[in-house]
Amino acid sequence: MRDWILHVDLDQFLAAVEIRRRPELRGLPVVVGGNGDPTEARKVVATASYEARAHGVHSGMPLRAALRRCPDAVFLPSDPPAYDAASAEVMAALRELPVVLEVAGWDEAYLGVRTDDPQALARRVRATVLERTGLSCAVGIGETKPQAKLAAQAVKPGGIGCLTYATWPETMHAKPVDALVGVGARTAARLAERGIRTVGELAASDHRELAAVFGPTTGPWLVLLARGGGDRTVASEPWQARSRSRETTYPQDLVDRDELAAAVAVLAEQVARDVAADGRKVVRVGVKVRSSSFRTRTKAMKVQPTRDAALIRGAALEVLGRFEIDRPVRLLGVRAEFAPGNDVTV
DNA sequence: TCTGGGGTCCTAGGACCC
DNA sequence: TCTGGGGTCCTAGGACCC
Repeated sequence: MRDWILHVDLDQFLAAVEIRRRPELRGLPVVVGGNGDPTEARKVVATASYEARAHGVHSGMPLRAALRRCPDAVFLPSDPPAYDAASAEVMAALRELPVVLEVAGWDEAYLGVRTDDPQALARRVRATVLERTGLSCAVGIGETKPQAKLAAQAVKPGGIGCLTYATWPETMHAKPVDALVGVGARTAARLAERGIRTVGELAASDHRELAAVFGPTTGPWLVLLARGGGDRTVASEPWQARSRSRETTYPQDLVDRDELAAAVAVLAEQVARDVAADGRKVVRVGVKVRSSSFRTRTKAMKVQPTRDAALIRGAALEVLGRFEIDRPVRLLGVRAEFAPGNDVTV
């Protein structure tokens, strides 16, 4: 018997949930995002079905662009409560299996398992999720979380893949560094400046040199990641959020100070409601301002632990007052941070 | 096509104290 | 009269993920 990590990755999750409740959509290009109106400005695609992706539609793309690329697509509004519920169904199905479950998002989970036959267990995971929820997923098998996640990604949609320390070099070394989860475009560019372009080159790098460039934690972590290492703990304890936030990109830029203050007050009230629902106390309140030029600034202040809506709103307005606003504002955000540790009260 | 929303974690610099 | 360092707290920004 050996320990393995399985990564469960639901296929086109939001679109799949919509198709499940409206089976007549099966086989059609479906695009989920915004209010479901593809002509709406400043809204983007949350998820596209595979049929829509075939037309070049992908997450993060403006809805208007998606409409241009795929005029025949069915555009649906995003429905977070429905995705919460569907996700809970999937996680409940997974909990029935002999696994330790760590929820990693609406459409992702890690399973800690001890077995001689991880392939058989992976097949059982797929079958159970499909049978209980009607939803399809890919399953990746690995010795670390990054291995399991990459294994799942490689076989989407719907497959079962395996990646281990033994198969890592042949599978990963020739790939570009941004194939690693945690290495994005910026880090890839900084690595390229140093002649490091592939996972194999990063794996062979000196962690001390990278520490000097990327910092004492990030530098060595990048090398570890390139060697197939990484987190291998699967925690079943419920996740304690570090923060709650609300932000809005407005259909038209805001310019007037009173208008900005009113908008921040609305966001702060929403955050306060979320915080109250969590039963937690806030120790820091922050505000985000994105100008029409897309420059984004944040400011925050420490507060005495509170869950009082008026105090949270007051703090947000005080922080807003510290911004020099010299351009129209396209986005405002309010964020509340919780005290570290378990401060949950009734 | 001008570029969403909700998160996490890390880094760096200044203040302040010993 | 000038000069150290270390440690911690606070803040702003950035990178990344789904």
